[in-house]
Amino acid sequence: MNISVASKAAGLPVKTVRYYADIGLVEAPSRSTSGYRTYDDVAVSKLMFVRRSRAFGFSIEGCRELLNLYQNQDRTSSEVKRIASKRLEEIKEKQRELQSLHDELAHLVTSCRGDHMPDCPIINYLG
Amino acid sequence: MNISVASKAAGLPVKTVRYYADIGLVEAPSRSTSGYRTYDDVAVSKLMFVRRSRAFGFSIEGCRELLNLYQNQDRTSSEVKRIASKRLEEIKEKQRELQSLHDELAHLVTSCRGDHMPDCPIINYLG
DNA sequence: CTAATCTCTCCAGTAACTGGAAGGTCAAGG
DNA sequence: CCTTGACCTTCCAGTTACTGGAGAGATTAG
Repeated sequence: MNISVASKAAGLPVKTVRYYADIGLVEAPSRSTSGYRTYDDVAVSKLMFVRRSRAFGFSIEGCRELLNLYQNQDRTSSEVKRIASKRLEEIKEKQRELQSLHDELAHLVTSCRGDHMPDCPIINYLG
Repeated sequence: MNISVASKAAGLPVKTVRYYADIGLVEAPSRSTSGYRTYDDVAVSKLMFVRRSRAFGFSIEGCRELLNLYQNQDRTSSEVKRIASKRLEEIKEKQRELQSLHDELAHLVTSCRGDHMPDCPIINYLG
C-alpha cells in the first residue's frame, strides 16, 4: 500500500503519517525500488492507534508510551490504567479551569449592555 | 521604571514584556541613554490588560483587538461584547469537547481492572 | 506521448513564548 | 578605585504537533 492509501485507511493526513515515522513514533516503513513508502495492515493499525490516542488528547510522548504497551504482550493493564488515569486527571483539571473561565466571562458578557456607548464592564474588568 | 519592575507590576515575565513589544502588541517603550527600556504606569496598565485578556484565553490577535478598544474612547460596548461573546462560545465548545472526552475516557478507566494481566479494555478500544 | 496524479526531500512557518549565550551597565561594599 | 553581583541588551534556538509549499522524480490513464 502506498502512503495515500494507508493514510486514508488510518484516518490521518499523508504529511502526518510521514511525520510520525520521522520522529520515530512509528517504525519507518519499507520502501519500493523507486523509494515510495510501503505500508501493511499492521502499520496501518498502529497509525490508527495513534490517531485514537491523540483524539483523547494524549501527547506524542503519551502515545509513544501507549503504543509500546499496545505492542508489548507482557504489559499489565495497571500500567495502561495509570497512564489513562493521568490523562483523565488532566482533562478534569482543564475542565475546572474552563468552568471558572466560563463563569467569569459569562457574567461579564451578561452585564454588558452591548450598546453604542463606550462604557463597558468587560473593559473595566480587564483594565 | 526598568523592565523588571514593570514586569513585576504587570505580573508578566520580563521575556514576555519584551516579546509583546517586539510583535507590536504594545508600544515599544522609550530607552534610557544606556539603552534600557523605561516604563511608566500607562505602559504597565496596558501590559496588565493584556495579561488579564490572555488569562481569559484570548489569542494575541484577540488581545490586540481588545487593547485597541480599551485605548479608544469612541468604542462601543457592543464591539467589546461581540468579541467577548465569541470567546465565550469558543470556551463552551471546548467544554463540550472535553466533556465527551472525559465521559469516554472515564468509562474506559473504570472498566479497566488495572491488574497484572495484559488484557485491557483501554488498549482494546484504542487498537 | 502527455497530462495528471503520486511521491519524494527539504525548508519554512504556525502560537506564544522560553532558555541561553555573549556582552554592556549600574550600585554597593571593601 | 576595583570588583562583584544583579541588571540589562541582542540574537538565536527550541518548544508542540504538525502543515504548506517548492522542486523534482515516478506512475498511471487515456
